[in-house]
Amino acid sequence: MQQIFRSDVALGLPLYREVKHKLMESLRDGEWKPGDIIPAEKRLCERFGVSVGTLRKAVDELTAENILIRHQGRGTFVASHSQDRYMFGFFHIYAQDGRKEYPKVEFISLTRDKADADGAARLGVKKGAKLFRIINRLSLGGRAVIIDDILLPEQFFPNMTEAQVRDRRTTLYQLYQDSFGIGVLRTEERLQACGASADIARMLGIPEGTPLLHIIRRALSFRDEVVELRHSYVITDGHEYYAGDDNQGHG
Amino acid sequence: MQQIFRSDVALGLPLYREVKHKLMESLRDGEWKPGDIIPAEKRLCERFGVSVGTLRKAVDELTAENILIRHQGRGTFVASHSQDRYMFGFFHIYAQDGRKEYPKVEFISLTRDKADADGAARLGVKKGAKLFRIINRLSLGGRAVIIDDILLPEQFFPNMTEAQVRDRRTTLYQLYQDSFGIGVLRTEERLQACGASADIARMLGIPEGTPLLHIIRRALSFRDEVVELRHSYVITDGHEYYAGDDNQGHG
DNA sequence: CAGTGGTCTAGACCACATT
DNA sequence: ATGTGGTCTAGACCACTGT
Repeated sequence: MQQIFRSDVALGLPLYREVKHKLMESLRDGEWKPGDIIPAEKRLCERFGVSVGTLRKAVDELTAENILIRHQGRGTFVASHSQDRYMFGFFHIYAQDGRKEYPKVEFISLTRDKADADGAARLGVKKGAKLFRIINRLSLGGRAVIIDDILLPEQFFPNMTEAQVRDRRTTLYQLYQDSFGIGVLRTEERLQACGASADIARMLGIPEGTPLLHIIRRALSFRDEVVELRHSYVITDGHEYYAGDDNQGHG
Repeated sequence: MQQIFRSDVALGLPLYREVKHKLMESLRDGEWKPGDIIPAEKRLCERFGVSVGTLRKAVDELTAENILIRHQGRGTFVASHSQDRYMFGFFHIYAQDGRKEYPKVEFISLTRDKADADGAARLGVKKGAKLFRIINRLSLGGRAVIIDDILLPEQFFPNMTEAQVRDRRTTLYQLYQDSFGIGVLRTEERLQACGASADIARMLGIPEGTPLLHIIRRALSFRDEVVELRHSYVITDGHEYYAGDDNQGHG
C-alpha cells in the first residue's frame, strides 16, 4: 500500500521527486562523497519507504544529470571529477577533422584580483569582492590555441596557493573537489566572437585583432553557487566548438 | 507473461528498445504525421504485446528526444515544427541581457548552386551535386545581426521556388515539413570565429574583417540524412550564443 | 555463489482534459 | 462520465560483477 503521510517538503510533488530531493540532500551534506558507492537500491527503498520503481525513477534522473553513475553488477556511485569526465562533459573543443585530444596545460599565473562590475554580476558576488585569478595557456597538437582566464571567489578557495595550482597533475575541477570540497556539478557557456587583445595576442603568438572564439563559462556547485567564471579565448582556424548531445558524438 | 518470440530485429536489445524502434518506423513511414495524435498507451500495449511500463519507457525516450510530446489527459502527439519549437530547440542566440526575441527574417536570395568539397563532405553528397542556396538576413532589436547562408540538396526539395521561400509566413523548418515532407529531427552545431568577408560585411553594414561568430549547423532527418547545411554569421557585440540544457534556461 | 543494477509485468489509483 | 497520460506498487527474472 502506498504510504499516506508524506514529508512536509511534499507540496504536490511526485514521490520520486521527493526521493530525488532527499538523495540530493545526502549528497550535498556529504553523507556520500564523490567516488563513493551509495547503498544498494533495495536498501534505499527500505530507507525511503518506496518501491523499486519509484526509487529507480529518482536515480534515473540523477544519472541523467551526471550526478550519479550506475554500474550494473557493481553499484551506484557518486560522480567524481577526472580527466575523462572533464573531456566528456566540459571540454567542447575538437580539431576540425573531428579528433579530440586532451590539451597540454601551461600555467601562466595566479594572482589576487577584485571583481569588476561584469565579473561580479556573473559570479553573483559584490563588486570589489576578492578573487583569485588563474591564467593558463592550452595547446592542442603542439600548438598554443587557447587562453583560459579564470576567476574564483576567494571565499570558496581559502588559502589557495600558486604551488597547488601550478604543480597539480589533475584537472582544475579535481583540485577544487579534492582540496576545497567544491563539487562542480554543471556549467553553462555563452559564446561570442572577439578580436584578440594585445595580451591575448602576445600569449598566443598571433596578431592583435585576430578573430577568436570567446567562451564565457560559469561553473555551478550543488547549491547552485557560481564557483568559477572562466573566459576562454580560442583560435579556431584549426579547431571548433561542438554543441550537440553528449550522447550523439561528434560524427 | 512475457512473450517468448521476439522480432528478428532483436539482437539482445531490451524489449522497450524494440518498441521504440517500431514506433520510429511508424513515424518514418508516415503512419503518424507531425501534429497527429498517436494511439493511446493501452492500444499500443496491445499492439506490441508489452506492458504499460515497457511501452512508457520507449515513449519516455522519444519524448526526451523531442520526437513525441505528451499531454496529460489529451494524448501523445508527433512533434511538429512551429515558431515556438524553433525558438526552443534550434535558435540559440540571446541578447546579452538574457532576453530572447524572434528574429525578423529578410529574404535575400534563392539560387542554384553546386556542392564544393567542404559542402559535399558536410552534406554527405558528391562534390558538384545540385543544391539550392538561400541567403537570409536576420534582425534582432531592429538591427541586422545575422546572415544565414543555407544549402539544401536539390533531391530533397524538388521544384522549390523563390516564391515558396520568400513569401512564407513560417519558419523554414515548417516549410520543409509542410511542402516537402522533410522532418528536421535534430541538429548539430559547430562554432568558430571568423572575420567578416566582403560580402557578409556589406550585408551586415559592418567593416570587413569584423570578428563574427560562425555557426555551422547540420539538420538531420528521421533517416539521419543531412537535409540542410546552414552557415550563420553573427555579430556578437550585443548578442551571444547560449550552450546549456534546454531545461535549465538562460538565467 | 551472493549481491548488484537492468528489465518486465499486471494492475491499481491519481490528475487532467474533453464530452 | 469517459478516456488520457502520470505515478506507484510488489514481485519476478535476467545480466553482470566480484568473491
